[in-house]
Amino acid sequence: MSEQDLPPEAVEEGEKRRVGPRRSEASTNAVLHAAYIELSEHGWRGFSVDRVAKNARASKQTIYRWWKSAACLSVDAALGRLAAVRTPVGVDSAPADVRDRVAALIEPMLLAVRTGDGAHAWRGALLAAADDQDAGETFRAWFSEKVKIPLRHILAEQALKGAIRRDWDIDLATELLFGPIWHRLIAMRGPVPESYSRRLVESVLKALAPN
Amino acid sequence: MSEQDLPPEAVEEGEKRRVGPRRSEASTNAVLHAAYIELSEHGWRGFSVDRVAKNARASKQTIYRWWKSAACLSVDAALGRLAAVRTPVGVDSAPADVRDRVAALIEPMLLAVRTGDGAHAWRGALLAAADDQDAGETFRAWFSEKVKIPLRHILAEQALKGAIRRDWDIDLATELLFGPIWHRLIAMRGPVPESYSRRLVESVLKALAPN
Amino acid sequence: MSEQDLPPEAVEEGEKRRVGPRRSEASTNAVLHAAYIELSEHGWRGFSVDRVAKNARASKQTIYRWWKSAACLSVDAALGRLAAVRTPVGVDSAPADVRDRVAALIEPMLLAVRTGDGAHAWRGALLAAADDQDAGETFRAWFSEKVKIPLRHILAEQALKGAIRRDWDIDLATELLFGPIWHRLIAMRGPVPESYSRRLVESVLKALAPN
Amino acid sequence: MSEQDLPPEAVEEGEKRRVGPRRSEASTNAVLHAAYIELSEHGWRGFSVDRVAKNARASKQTIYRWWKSAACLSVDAALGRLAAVRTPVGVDSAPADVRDRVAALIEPMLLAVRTGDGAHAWRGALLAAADDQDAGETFRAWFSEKVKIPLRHILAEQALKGAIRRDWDIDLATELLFGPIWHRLIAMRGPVPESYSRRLVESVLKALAPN
DNA sequence: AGATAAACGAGACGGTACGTCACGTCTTAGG
DNA sequence: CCTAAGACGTGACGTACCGTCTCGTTTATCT
Repeated sequence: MSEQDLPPEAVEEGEKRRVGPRRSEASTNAVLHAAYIELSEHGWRGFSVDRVAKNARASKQTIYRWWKSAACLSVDAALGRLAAVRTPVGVDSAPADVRDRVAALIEPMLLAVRTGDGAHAWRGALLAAADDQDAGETFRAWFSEKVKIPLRHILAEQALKGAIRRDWDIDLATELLFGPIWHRLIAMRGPVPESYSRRLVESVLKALAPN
Repeated sequence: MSEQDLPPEAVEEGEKRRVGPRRSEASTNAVLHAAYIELSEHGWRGFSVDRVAKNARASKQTIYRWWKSAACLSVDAALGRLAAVRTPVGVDSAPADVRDRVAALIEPMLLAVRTGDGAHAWRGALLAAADDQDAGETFRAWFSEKVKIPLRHILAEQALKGAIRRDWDIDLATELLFGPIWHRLIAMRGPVPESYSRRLVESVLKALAPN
Repeated sequence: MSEQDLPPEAVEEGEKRRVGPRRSEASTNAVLHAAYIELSEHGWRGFSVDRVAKNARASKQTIYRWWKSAACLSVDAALGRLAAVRTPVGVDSAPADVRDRVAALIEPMLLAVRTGDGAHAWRGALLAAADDQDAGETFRAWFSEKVKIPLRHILAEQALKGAIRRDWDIDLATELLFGPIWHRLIAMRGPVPESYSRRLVESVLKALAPN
Repeated sequence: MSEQDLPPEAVEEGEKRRVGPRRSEASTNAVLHAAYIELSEHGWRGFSVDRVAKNARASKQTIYRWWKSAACLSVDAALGRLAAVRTPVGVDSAPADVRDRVAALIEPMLLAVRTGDGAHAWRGALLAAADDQDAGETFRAWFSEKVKIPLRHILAEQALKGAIRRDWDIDLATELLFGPIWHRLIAMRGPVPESYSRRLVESVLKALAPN
């Protein structure tokens, strides 16, 4: 529950007790931080593992030992930043307004994107996830766990109450909720104002309303 | 009116009559075609101008002479494919159903994406547009002309008739309409069935309905 | 006799009367001048026909029409400069001292090399002549006519007078006379002082002396 | 004492113990060999680092890591060939005839030039040394060590014995000795017969004789 | 005077090579 | 056995030149 999400490679359960030193936490953090900076400064296509290694004072060997590819590293670096700002309030038990509960699903990312170079870095990471098979799966796993499943719970509950149409589709719902963010952020390079979250959630819920 | 959109460089009106050879149309087409194939086979990060040049039997100098960067070439290559399937019926004068008129804005891309390697190629081109400043502007210019402005006309008309809420926002509207496609296509790598268009348009119009 | 040496292409005798404009003298001169500058600024390996064309405001076509290669152009450009400073006094009839007559064979080049960027330009031209078959023949033809044959006359005369050994060898003689210049100029990049000519000639004549 | 001359980079004394792999000897040799072949086949202006890399199965990066430029590589490749044929007998202590001792200074190069494609390769290397600042210095350093200094010893000794003039000049002497070779080899592209060495040395010594 | 033809400037073209950067793998020495 | 350092073969980058070609203009001679 309080287990670290990243790096997931470090917690492979079948791992028999090994001799010698374990994975260096300092090195891992330095690499992730350098990768985040690299993404925000050079974008996805300009992302250089050499540069990350140099800036993190790590060897390339170390990077390739723990991450499958530059894309996986990029996604890890960005998702790691979300851990801090995640879900200040319990998602699945709170009796709060449905609007707030849905908004809580997108808020962490919107927040991350508004801080510092977040927009550039996140754009890079999402491009990496789109461009690369493995990184895409990491991203989709995260997305499923943190967005899709919680949203399904919320919507199922609302459907029972008759607040949304009975033939609701979780795919279309997530697309309506998340797609616009991506479009604005990635393609249009536009700002994401504070009010955006509220209006977006309202629109999505309306689209899903009965009749 | 029936003027070609690409290459835009060829129709600069201010260009005084030049001496010497003109831009080779054969070469241009070969490069665009090879770039499209390259995108679909190697994605955006794996896109190699060397390979495009070799496959198009063109020189790299020729490519860089007419396109600012690999990203610009990628976007051109993908957008060029849309020209063929565009707007079989007049968009702004047809008295057709509003659903059909909105659907006509997204259909060309959905169609392009469903044919052959379209999904891979388009994914690459959109990543290029997101990754690169110049390519992004080309894409956004196309998007504005072909999607945003027509949609604005349609929605303004609907607003007058009271069919959509009075405080409609063109940005949110385009995001709701286009974002989900992108999300499904690019991030989720999912298929885009025939029925998708209808359900998406319906949802968007519902989200924009009054009250 | 007073016929121009350059461009030799212009005086092909078999040329039947042609229609249209003749070779442009202005263009020829501009190209030769630009080539000379180019050699002195970029050396032989850095010699660029494109740059010569641009600086001479000539088209590359024009250059390739009149010169077989960059090397031939380089040699022409350097040899052309010698025409001006050549042999103010008749070589083969003057009753002057033999030392002066031999010195007169090397003086023009030494002079050319001491003026302005002459050393750099000449180095380039000689490298071109050494590197390229055709340019080498042009150079060797010039060398034979301007140095070897006159030297042979002088030495034959001296041999008759008993001033040099009877089994003198024109090849060794030219090599002893010209090689040191080249060595100093090209390989050692050293200066060629005023006194050099006299000491060199003296040494060569001594090497050829009887016994 | 028996230390290798090339690569000089490998023996920098100030180099503190480094971590990581060392310079690959196999790669170095392959590159030098390929460069020698390249010179003999394409001359100096046609020298292609790409081709050398390909033929040596080495990367261009590796070449540029250890050599400053194509010219430096060329000079190294040619000089490396001399190491094998050098000075079978001690130069400065042998009581041999002065003619033989002087001849020994030029023999290695003459020998190298007569074997296989030696003439072409050496021509290329000498042009490289003439064309390029850095390569020229490498060549001149070699020349000074292997030719000029030994010659100075010999001549000083001869001067003491009164066999050559008292005001002998080491520069003029080396030029008289080496220049003719270069002239014949490089500029005239002529052969260098066995007897050449003897006649050349004799001429030079005669030029330096007293009176 | 008009037609013909050659030379010219400009510059696009398919190529080759440049020198640099990045990839992912491998080698060494140190902790 | 992990780590930093970094050399290695591979290959792409974006630029510069190569020598050929295609334009449209200008100039000289021949009908």
